[in-house]
Amino acid sequence: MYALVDCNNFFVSCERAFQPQLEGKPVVVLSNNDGCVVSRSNESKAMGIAMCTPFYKVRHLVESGKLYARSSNYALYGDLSARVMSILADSVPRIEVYSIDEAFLVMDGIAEDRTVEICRELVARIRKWVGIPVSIGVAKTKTLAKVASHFAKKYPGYHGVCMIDSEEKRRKALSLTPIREVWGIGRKNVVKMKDAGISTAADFVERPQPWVYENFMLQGTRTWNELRGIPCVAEELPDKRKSICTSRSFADMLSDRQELAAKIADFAAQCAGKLRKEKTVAGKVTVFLWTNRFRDDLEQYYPSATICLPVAANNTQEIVAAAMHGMNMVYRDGYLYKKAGVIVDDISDADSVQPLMFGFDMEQRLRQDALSAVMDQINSDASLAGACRYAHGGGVRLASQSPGRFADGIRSDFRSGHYTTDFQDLIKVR
DNA sequence: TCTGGGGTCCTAGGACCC
DNA sequence: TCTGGGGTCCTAGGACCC
Repeated sequence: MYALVDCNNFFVSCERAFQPQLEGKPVVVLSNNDGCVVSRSNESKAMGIAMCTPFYKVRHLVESGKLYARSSNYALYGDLSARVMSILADSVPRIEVYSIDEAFLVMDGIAEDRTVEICRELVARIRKWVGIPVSIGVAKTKTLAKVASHFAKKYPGYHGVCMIDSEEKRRKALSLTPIREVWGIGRKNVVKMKDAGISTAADFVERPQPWVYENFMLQGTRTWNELRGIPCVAEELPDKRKSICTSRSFADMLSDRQELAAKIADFAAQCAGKLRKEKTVAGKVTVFLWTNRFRDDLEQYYPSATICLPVAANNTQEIVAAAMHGMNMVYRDGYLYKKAGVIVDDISDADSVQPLMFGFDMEQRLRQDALSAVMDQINSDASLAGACRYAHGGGVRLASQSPGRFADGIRSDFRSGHYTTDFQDLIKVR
């Protein structure tokens, strides 16, 4: 059996954990740049605020005191997520962390008649120790566990845990589940399903397999099997990422080449840092620029350029240099850029790099790697990094990067404290 | 008019997820 | 005025090969 543990309204719950005055109130958490609503409390859902609503459409509710907004605070959410995951990991033989707020527990070796009881204990423990409410769905496949978790979340009678452990329950659950709520059925396929007369998960599983394959191919057939109780979704989730992306929207559109180049350098440096942290290297660096797609009155331009490195790297200098090259290839004067980013691809283990390449300057590579290592060391040392941060606003970095903090030029008007990771913020709470 | 057949590999783009 | 960010997987189709 799989148990899916899903944190309820996760970002909102994290904010509430340190601001109990938000309990019982309609709260939303906004995306980067305060752009959209990305997490809603039950109260704000009840007000009819949809996921991904642009913030400007509900700003008046915040200003009139009917809604509470917070800017996203990933340092806080990441830290609370790690605490939840560590409680889960200590409680069952194996867990697969699926996202910042979800994990699958593999319930091997746990008696089925004790499963619900064990899960209820977990719900209580996470609530008590971390302050985060969670729901748990249990079933034979991951897709059915997702279905079960929806019921656990929706109906208080389940006390946070719903288990689908019989044919009868499975059928009942599927007939009550709209097809759009099924894991793996997205917007496009919902339209196709509707056209084919399918509105619930039960309607879908009744269709013959050849028909499913013909219309929804491999992915659809997997979902179909999973809903019938036959596991098809891969067991192991890869532990290392295959691509890493750092991108941001800007509060104000940028047109200046130097300013944009400095942002690109920042994004590239972030990517390089993430690679080093995972002990991986990338063979490709992609730069992309976006104009403002919502401004019909402005010329649009969405270029991208990919640079292949001669030998995969993870030092800041090389990744930034490649990104600068890409930037120079695609940048055009006269456009107003709203968003930009850097993607590193073709990722492999750092210790598997093959340096024996004719004409490649290995000495230089070693010097650059050493420099990045020293920069990481300085930036992670509390006292040194503190001194740099206060002196310059963002630690040690390349001269091509922006002079200020990474987040400069990105809107975040409602940010709460970094309660669990910043001592000063913790003091404020106390 | 007619102009092979069969493979593999790579990439871009689409769909989906949270 | 104001509209997020970061991933994965699959597929079609092009390039290339013999």
